[in-house]
This record gives sequence, structure tokens and C-alpha cells, in this order.
Amino acid sequence: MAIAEKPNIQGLERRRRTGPTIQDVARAAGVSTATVSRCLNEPDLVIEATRERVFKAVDDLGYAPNFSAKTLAANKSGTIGAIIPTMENAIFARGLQAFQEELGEFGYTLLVASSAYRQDLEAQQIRNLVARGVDALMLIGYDRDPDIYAFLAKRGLPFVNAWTYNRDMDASSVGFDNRAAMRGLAEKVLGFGHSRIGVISAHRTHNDRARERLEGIQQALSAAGLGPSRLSVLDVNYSIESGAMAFRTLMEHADSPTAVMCGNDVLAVGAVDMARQMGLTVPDDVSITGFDDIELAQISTPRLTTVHVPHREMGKRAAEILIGMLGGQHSGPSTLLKTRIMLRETLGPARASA
Amino acid sequence: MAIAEKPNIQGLERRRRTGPTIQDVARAAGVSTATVSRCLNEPDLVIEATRERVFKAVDDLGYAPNFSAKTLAANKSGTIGAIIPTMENAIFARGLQAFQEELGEFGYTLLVASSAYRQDLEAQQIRNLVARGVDALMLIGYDRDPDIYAFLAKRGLPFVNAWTYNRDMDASSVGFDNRAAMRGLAEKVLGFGHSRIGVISAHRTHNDRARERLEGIQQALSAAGLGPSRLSVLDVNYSIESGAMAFRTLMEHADSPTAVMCGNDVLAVGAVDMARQMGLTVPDDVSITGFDDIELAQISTPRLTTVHVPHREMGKRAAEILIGMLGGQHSGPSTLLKTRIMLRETLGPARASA
DNA sequence: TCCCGGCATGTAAGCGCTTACATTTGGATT
DNA sequence: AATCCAAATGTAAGCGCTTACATGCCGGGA
Repeated sequence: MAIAEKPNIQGLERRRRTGPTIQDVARAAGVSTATVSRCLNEPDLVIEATRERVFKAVDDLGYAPNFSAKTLAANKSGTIGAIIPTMENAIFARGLQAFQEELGEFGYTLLVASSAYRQDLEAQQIRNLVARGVDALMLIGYDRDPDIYAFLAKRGLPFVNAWTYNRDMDASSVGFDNRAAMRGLAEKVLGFGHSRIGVISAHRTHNDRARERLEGIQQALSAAGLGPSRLSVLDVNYSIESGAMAFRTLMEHADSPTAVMCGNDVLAVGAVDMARQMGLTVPDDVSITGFDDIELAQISTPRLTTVHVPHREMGKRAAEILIGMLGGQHSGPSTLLKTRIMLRETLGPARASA
Repeated sequence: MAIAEKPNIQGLERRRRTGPTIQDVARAAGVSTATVSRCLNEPDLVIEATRERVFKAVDDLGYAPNFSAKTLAANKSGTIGAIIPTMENAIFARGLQAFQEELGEFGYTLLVASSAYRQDLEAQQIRNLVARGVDALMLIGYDRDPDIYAFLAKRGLPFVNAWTYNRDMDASSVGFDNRAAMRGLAEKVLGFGHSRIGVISAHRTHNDRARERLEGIQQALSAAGLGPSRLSVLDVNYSIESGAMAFRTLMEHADSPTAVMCGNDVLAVGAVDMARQMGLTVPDDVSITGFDDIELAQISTPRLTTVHVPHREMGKRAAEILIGMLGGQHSGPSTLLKTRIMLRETLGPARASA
């Protein structure tokens, strides 16, 4: 959420009163506006006595600097933007939290917008945040219109692609190898004797993570000598409900899978729920896996077998990279984080073939 | 998330390049900046031919207006702020989504910040958003420092208190009666024969909603002729984990409750999970209830008995109220929304007394 | 005593926009 | 043809801040 649509202000009612300005403070303290500004931003440059007078005036008047004016004049905002695909699910919450905490350490502020998994909206939000003067940007994944990258480059705006790892781009990324991680999980699944696999994936257009995760599964299958016919893939929206519906579709098919691998935990939880509604026991009748290891995975009944992603570390690293770039470093190298397979209760041996 | 800490920009590196300005566009199109501005904001005032030239220049240059400059000059931002206690849980997600959608209809943009359930941080975020030029504010609950209300009043800044209903304040609120809703649920619980009730509540200092919900339970008990000794209350942080811990504490007590009422669904899900870990069957051994009816409640095993809150409608109404106030109306009356008790699986008859 | 340098502060020029007001233009009206 | 009015556009004054540069001040070294 945060920040939406075009910033078309036309026709909106005008605010009347504004608070005291730096002028008012300067007058009250008997100094120039420059001194007030210095007190606020570089107190060391001002002698103690003056500083006290100024701060007193600030307090008395309840002065708070106008952010727009400040950003406009200084050509920097102390704000860093992040655009995530959704706020509806907790996937990004933990990582973002860590990101924010780290930024805070360096005096930066975070602004979050969501793109609803739509590339056009993401582009719009990027422009929106840039227009708002963010000093840098954290984006999710790397799959976006070249125009956007060109735009960012032209403005010299530092950014980092998170939740992904890509050594081939010149943009720095911080994340994990979605393909390898999912392949690892798929190998475990195959190790349990499953050979008909259903996949519930998030939509893959404009979503490198979803795409790579599926590729990981495909690789594992083909390495095990299983043909693509063993795989049924369903692309769905990102919600518990969608996971449930897709699971039903998969299971009602004549040649139903013995294991259903989901692109993320939210879908998997929906699948687990539907299994129960259908009277299927997990994992005896069917195995289900997720991806992300969010809180949901652990309170699901039975507990979800999934891939653990180091969200907090990813957020922290993203912040470090950006701050480094703001400090003048060229786009640092990409950072690869490790994932871990969490074998819990929803994955078990394949049921005997029908 | 979004927006954090003090906006202390001092010492941060300066951005270099900026995009084309309105001047550049004016020059390219052979018109004045005023005309460009009009094209962008009030196209009807500009004759077709000119408009086309201007838009062509805009496209060619990739011009995007500088938001800070715009806000500064126009003294309005087309942005509305919301400060919610947390983004970690989905409690506010749905309502906020509806809020945003409605705002979008009117050309407004949403900015979200989180207060981490801390009154001081909330105050800071309010000032922060105001400094950023938001035209109005949505806040959660009504319980905050009078200074904040004074500040808002002095700036003439429209705001609405959501997720709560309070006819006594002169601020407008949109929400439901937390006390009555929880009292209704408590009556159901008592109706099932429970007489030793545990309560897992969010911290109640600076949280009117948590406080009122507990009061609702107390009222129901006393109306049923049960003394306060029948109630054990635990205040905890807002997380699944905390709910689980609190539940254990409650149940390990000698005189353990037969029903545990939780201040929200997240805590309740934690409690349900812990019950299972402790080998207790819900609701046979112990009943558990939640509040909010978020998605989690329905996929919990067993499904959570809880209070349904009309989140989407609340968000929508909040937007309408704010837009009305921006249109000049004085703070409208408060809006009371209805809640509904969702009797699902976690509430059952009290177990026979030990 | 004079001069220099560094510190504390002031001056004022913008930052990129909006908008009140002034000016121009081209009919329509007489 | 002269007049008037509305529509289209231009002019320029800010909005509230930062910051390069100028100024004034004071103490110490020559």
C-alpha cells in the first residue's frame, strides 16, 4: 500500500493554515534563517548560546521544517523508497522491517509503495517515488521494463534488486537463487518417491522469482529422468483462496499428483486447507510444500515443509548496499544469501499408485 | 512500515542529477512555464494545438514534475496519510486497501507509516507526515496525547479516527463499538457454560481498542453475576508467538480457564497452536476465541470463533469522511459500523469441572 | 601595532513549481 | 470599422528551505 495512482492534484481543495516557518523562528530568536537552518542540520557550526536561543524559539513556536521545501532546496530527501508487490501478505514484512531498521541507523527514512504485482503500476510507483525525491530505491526481483532501468540510470538513482540474485545484470542484487532453492526442495520431494507433481505457481509473467522457482522444479525432474508430462502447473493469483482453488483443480484431475509444490507459503496454506475440506490427509494422501517460511508455515496444520528465506538479513544487506552507493560507491557486487529447506510435516512418502 | 525516525538529513550524500524541469519543457514546446503547468493540471484551459506540443515535449524529455516543488508551491499535496500500529499482521491490510481504493477515485494518494504500537512514535510519524505535506490523516483509535490533537487543530488538518467509535470526542471517528462487540462474544462464551475465563489482551496502555474489548468481557461477566476473580488477564505483544506463550501460562495455572478469549485473531491463532502442542483439544478441553476475522481465522485448525469486523467498509467510509472534510465540511459525525459474531469451531461447551 | 586566519553569522540566490494578474488575440456585436 | 469580451497565454512573485559567499569579529604571531 502507500502511494497510489497518478499525483493529479488538480481540483483538490487547498489547505489553508500552515505552521510557523523558518522565518518565524529566525525572527523570534533574533538570528538569520541561515543560522536556524544550521542549528537544525549542523548544530556544531553554531555557538552554544545562539543554539539555545534558536531551540527555544523552535519549541515555543512548535516549528517543524517543511519537508518539501527542504527536499527542494537541498536536492536530497533522506528518504529511501521500496516498492513491493503486495502488502496483503506477510512475505515482505520481515525483510522490510529489517531494511527500515538498518536505514534508521543511518538517519534515512523509508517510504513504501506496492505494485499489486503489476509491472505498469510498479513503473508508475517508481516514478512517483522518484518525483517525491527519494534518494535511492529498493525493488523486488529484476524483471522489469528496460525503460525503467534507463530512467533510473539517467537520474543516477541508486537502487538494488532484492529477493533475487542475478550476476548477469549490472544492477546490484541481494537475495537468493530461487531456482536452486526450489530445485533442492524438488529433489527432496522426488526422494520421497513422488513422480507426479502438481505445481501451484504465482503468475510468471514479469515475475522472475516465480519463473525461476518453476524452472528449479523442472530441472530436478529432468535430472531424475522424468519427463515434463509428470508436471501439472497452474498459475494463480497470490492468495490463500487461489491456492485452495488450484489445489482442488489439480486433485480433481484424473491423474492427480501425489505431491503439490506451491510457489509460496500462502498458496500452500490454501492448498492444505482445501485438502482438509476434500477429506484428504496430508501427507498421507498428498504431500504439499511451500516457499518462504513465513510464520504461517509453522502454524499450519500440519506444519508446512518449505524453504526458509533469510528475510531479515536480506533487508539489512539491501540497506547496507544502498547506503554504500549513496556514499559514492559504484553499484556493489551482488550478494548471494543461502536458503534452507525446512522439512516439516506436509511432505511424506508418495502414496501407493492408484 | 514506511517513513521512520527523525528526518535528519544532515551529512547524507547529495544526489547529483535531476531530470528535466518544467523550464526545459516550456523551452522545448516554445511556451511559458505557466502554460506547461496548466497543460498538466488543467488541460481545459489550454488550446488543443498548444497542448499537443507541450505533451510532445513532455514525452520527448521524459519529464516528470518534481513533487516537492509542486507541493511547496501549491500548498497541497494530493496525499493523505495513514498511521497504523503495525504492518506485520494483516489486521489493517484490508481496511487500508479499501481506504486507498476510495482515495484513488478522488485523485488522492495514500502514504502509510507505522507506529509499532508506540504512542511516541505515532506522534513522530504524524509530524513527519504533516511535514511531508499530507492534506489529511487517518489514525487508528482515539487514545493519544492531547498535544497531538492540539497540533492537528492548529494546522487545521482534517483527520479521522478509525477502528473505533467515540461519540464523546469532537473528532470524527469511523468504526465499531469494541466494548459491545466483545461483550456480545463473551455472552456467547458464558452461554456455553464457561465460568473461568482467561483473557489474552494486547497491551492496554495507549490502546483504547484493547481496553474496551476487555471491558466488554468484564461487563458480560458481571452481568452474569460472576465476580472478577473468574477472569485472568494477560497483556502481551502482538504476535502469534506471544499468544502461544500467554496461553501456556494461563493453562499451567492451577485453576486453569475453560475458555480463553483473545484480543485479536493473531493471538488466538497462537493460542490454538499452543493448545495443540500441549496436547489439548480445542474446543473439547478448552475454548478459544479471537477478534477481527482476518483470513487467518478461517484457515486455523480448528476454525476460529471470532468477531467479524467490516474492514473494507470502514476503510471506504474513512476515505469518504476525509474527502468530505477536504471539501470544506466540518468534521462530520462519527460513523458506527456493525460487527458480527462468527461462531465457528473453537468455541464449545465448557468441560466438566475438574 | 598590524595583519592574518578561523570562527560565527548574515546575505541572498536559487531549488522547480503554481497562480494572480497582465497582456495579447480573435471573434462577435454594434 | 470600431468596440468589447472572453479565451489563451505570458510575466513574475512567491512557496520555505539550503548553502555559497560575504562579512565581521577576535586572538595570536610578527
